[in-house]
Amino acid sequence: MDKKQVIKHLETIAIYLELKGENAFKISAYRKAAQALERDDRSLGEIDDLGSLQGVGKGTKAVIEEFIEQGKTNTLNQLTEEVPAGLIPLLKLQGLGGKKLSRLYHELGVVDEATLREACESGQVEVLSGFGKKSVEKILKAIDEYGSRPERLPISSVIPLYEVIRTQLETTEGVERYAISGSYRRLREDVKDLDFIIATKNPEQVANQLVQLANVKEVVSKGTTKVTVVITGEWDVSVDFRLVEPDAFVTTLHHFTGSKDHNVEMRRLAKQQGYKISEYGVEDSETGQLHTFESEQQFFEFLGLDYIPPELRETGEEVESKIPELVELADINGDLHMHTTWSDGAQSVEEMINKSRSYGYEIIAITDHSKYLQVANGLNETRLRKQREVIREMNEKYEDITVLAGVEMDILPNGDLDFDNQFLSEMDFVIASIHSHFNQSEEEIMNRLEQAISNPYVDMIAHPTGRLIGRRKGYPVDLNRFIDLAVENNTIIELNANPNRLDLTWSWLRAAQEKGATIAINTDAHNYKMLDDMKVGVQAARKGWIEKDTVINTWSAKEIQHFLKKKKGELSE
DNA sequence: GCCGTTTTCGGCCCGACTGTTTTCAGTCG
Repeated sequence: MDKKQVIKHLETIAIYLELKGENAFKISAYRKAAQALERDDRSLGEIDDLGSLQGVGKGTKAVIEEFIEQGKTNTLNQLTEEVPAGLIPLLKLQGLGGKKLSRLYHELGVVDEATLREACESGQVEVLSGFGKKSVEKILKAIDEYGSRPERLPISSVIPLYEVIRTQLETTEGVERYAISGSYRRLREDVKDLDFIIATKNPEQVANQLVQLANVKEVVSKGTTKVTVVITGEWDVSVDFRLVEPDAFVTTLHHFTGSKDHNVEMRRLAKQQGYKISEYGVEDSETGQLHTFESEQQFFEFLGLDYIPPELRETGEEVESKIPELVELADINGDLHMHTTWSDGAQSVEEMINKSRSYGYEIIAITDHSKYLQVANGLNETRLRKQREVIREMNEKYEDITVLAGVEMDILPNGDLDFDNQFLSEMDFVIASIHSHFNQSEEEIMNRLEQAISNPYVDMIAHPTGRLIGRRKGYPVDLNRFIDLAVENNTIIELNANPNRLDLTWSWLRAAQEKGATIAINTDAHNYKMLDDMKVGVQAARKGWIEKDTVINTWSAKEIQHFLKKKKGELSE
């Protein structure tokens, strides 16, 4: 029994209560209890008294204990008898919340999508008080649209759209300031829509231009405070623009950056201090005076807080936590994973070096695929030795950058490595990674990873879980054990900066840092453009509360080489 | 159901929008 299961159980109870039409505060009490567990660093076993957690009281404590003991609870059992399970997915339909759904169930016997559609089409819904013709239209439209697009889109699929809109906003007349907000700004791995905040003194002028942005398929709403459009591309993406007075820009940006939990915490804290936060500013509850700000820094400072970077604004725990000095893009001094035309990359060794120099990097590793990966034109020992010659020449030619002769070596299905130790000892930098047999058991996968991690010539494990956000789950890894092994063996853990991967993910990065792991943020670039993914990678690291010193590619070339030598045991302590 | 530097009752984050009403509930972010 782990904490995640308990949290899920409590949240399920909340959903059922919602549908049953229970008191809203009772519902949120279950959600708060779940959150309290999530926010606590300790595992279930380490928490002596559940009741001591803020948000867990007599009732929820009993439920949690029952669940731990029995694996089920009377509370939920009873609820599932009272509320049809088919209602739950209907909560996802736009415009339908717990209360309306509950009425549809109790008064019309709606229990699932089919009965809901039937009730709408037969005219039963529109005569219900509180519903009308428009509600029915909206519900039917929501049913039709549901599932035509994934509920949330992987961040990688909306980054290009963001860039396109950003460019257009630069030249939109009447825009004084603008910024992206929402889960995109917090760098969630997937997002539902894009939210832009625009400061303007002339909202009508701006709104008129917004509805004419490139590829607008539908104008959902157009007012002087908000414009919503659907833009077509790979997917249809809903884009909100909030038009605000310049004075309110910062508090509106904060408000719509969220997360919801973060905002709740901020407001609770402000209230304690005698203030009321809204998107328009911070209001003194007594005098009614409204404070506005030039920057988010000032806003947080006003409430006596350190600046909280958007990436950290998730659970609300960040509000009263000490905020560490997070790694920044400017700290990055190198990139230790990239490919060239020798395997499946688009650019030559020298081209990748030159591009890396333009980023001001002091050190990079050229790491083409190894021979096992034939589809990627993987290199055998002979070709790697040849490539090493080229790299040696490059190191002579360019004095401002150190180029490590590396390899991204496959970990074979049986746990063997693609090269023997004798050969590996010739390499400057050895990455090991899994590219095959993703469907093995956790035991088999862990055996493969362990063989690699514990090999003294393996410096780093790349994209540890192999996942592709929204597309592929990855192979089963016991990440706690993986991190422990990496720490024990001084093996670097990669944060793969490719926005399709972001692997290891932020929550586990945080755990890795706490256990003392060394992390590298690498682009795994297969062409020029992908070297730019470092930006996203750094943001993902920040989301995992990662500090500069944890990240090996913020170190100097000398320090990195020292680390690598020490790992191979060439240097004594 | 939870909680207390307005403490055992009475509140629990805030505001816009929509669609339904004729002053407001529900939903959403």
